[in-house]
Amino acid sequence: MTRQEERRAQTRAALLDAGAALFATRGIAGASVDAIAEAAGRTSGALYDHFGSKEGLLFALLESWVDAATAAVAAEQAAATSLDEWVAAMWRAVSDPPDGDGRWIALEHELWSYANQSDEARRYLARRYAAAWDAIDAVTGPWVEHPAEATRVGPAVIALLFGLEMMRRVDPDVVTDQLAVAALRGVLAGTAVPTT
Amino acid sequence: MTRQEERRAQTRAALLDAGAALFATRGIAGASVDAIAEAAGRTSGALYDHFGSKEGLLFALLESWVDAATAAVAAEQAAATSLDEWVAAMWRAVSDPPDGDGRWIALEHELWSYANQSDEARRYLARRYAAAWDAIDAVTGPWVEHPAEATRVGPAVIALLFGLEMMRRVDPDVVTDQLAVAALRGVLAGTAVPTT
DNA sequence: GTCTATATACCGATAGAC
DNA sequence: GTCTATCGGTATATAGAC
Repeated sequence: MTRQEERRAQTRAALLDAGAALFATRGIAGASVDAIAEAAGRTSGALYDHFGSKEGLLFALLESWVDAATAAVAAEQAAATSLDEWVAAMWRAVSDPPDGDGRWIALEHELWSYANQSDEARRYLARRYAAAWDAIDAVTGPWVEHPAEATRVGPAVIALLFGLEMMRRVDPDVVTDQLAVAALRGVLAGTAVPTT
Repeated sequence: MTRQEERRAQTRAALLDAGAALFATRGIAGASVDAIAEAAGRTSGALYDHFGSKEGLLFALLESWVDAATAAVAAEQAAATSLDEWVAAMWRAVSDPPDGDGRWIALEHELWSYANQSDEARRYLARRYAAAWDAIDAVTGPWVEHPAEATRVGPAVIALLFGLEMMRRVDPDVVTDQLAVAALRGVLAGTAVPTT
């Protein structure tokens, strides 16, 4: 990689990082292009050169997460040797993400709000969640059997995980690990039949 | 009521209605005071006179919902004669609100996003959800017994209801009534002990 | 690639007439 | 109470120098 390419990659990474931080704290509408560029140690011209627009930066940011998140889920899946272990690991991944701080949930809410205004954001959301549902269905396959009726565990599990994380944000004490795991087990038992 | 007071009440109602519509479609940051006032057939001066600021309108709006929502839940509670009936009624109230269109969920997301930036909004959210948890705990009291361990059904049920409605927004077909009821029953069974 | 400078437009809020 | 007019500030995006 030439020095030019290195510098370019650094600029791109810095802009993505600054965008994530500012979108989460000030909101997508509230974070100005100038503020993001300044936080990255660059100017607005650099952002437009790399991503074309503020929305371009947003989607590049989301794309980079999908890779990280799917990798994390795959790792959890490989480590778990029972359904209970898997449920606990899944909740840990959501409640204490390896990413570090809890800014991902703030950004997720921003994205949901933004989906009300942007068709492209809504389509993106639909694609991403459909993939997550499939992943949950696949990973629970060895342990549960889907009943004949049209119920899927994937959407129900993702719904509960997201909802529990929201409740935890309102009051961290009320959603204990024990409560989360018990609720998740309950949803699995309610929407699928254990095979063992 | 004098004609002056009537006119004032009409203006207030029109501003609240316009605010709900525009906050939901354009976001709290994206809905300008002028646009809200114009949609209500008034000018920005009227809004500042009634609510003091854009945030003032937002909180007045939320306050008016709490009354409507708690009344709706109380009605559902009175009509249900079994836990299954109650679960189904609860899901109906969320998925097909009497209010009409589905703009309440859009506004709820806006509020969650806004809570990242406003302490007052965060406190409001905490108060409102704590009340909702208590209401669920109370209404399920006749049918389930809370175990000795520190698990509560309220936060888990609200979490799942909210999460399911989000999933339904991504793909309306994937969250069938059957799936929602099965998942809710599962969460109740997982976090509490039936008394009957 | 990154900068400065700038075009163009809209924002929330206020003042004062009526 | 509601209006018009307006202030001061900030937004996204572009043009062109380097």
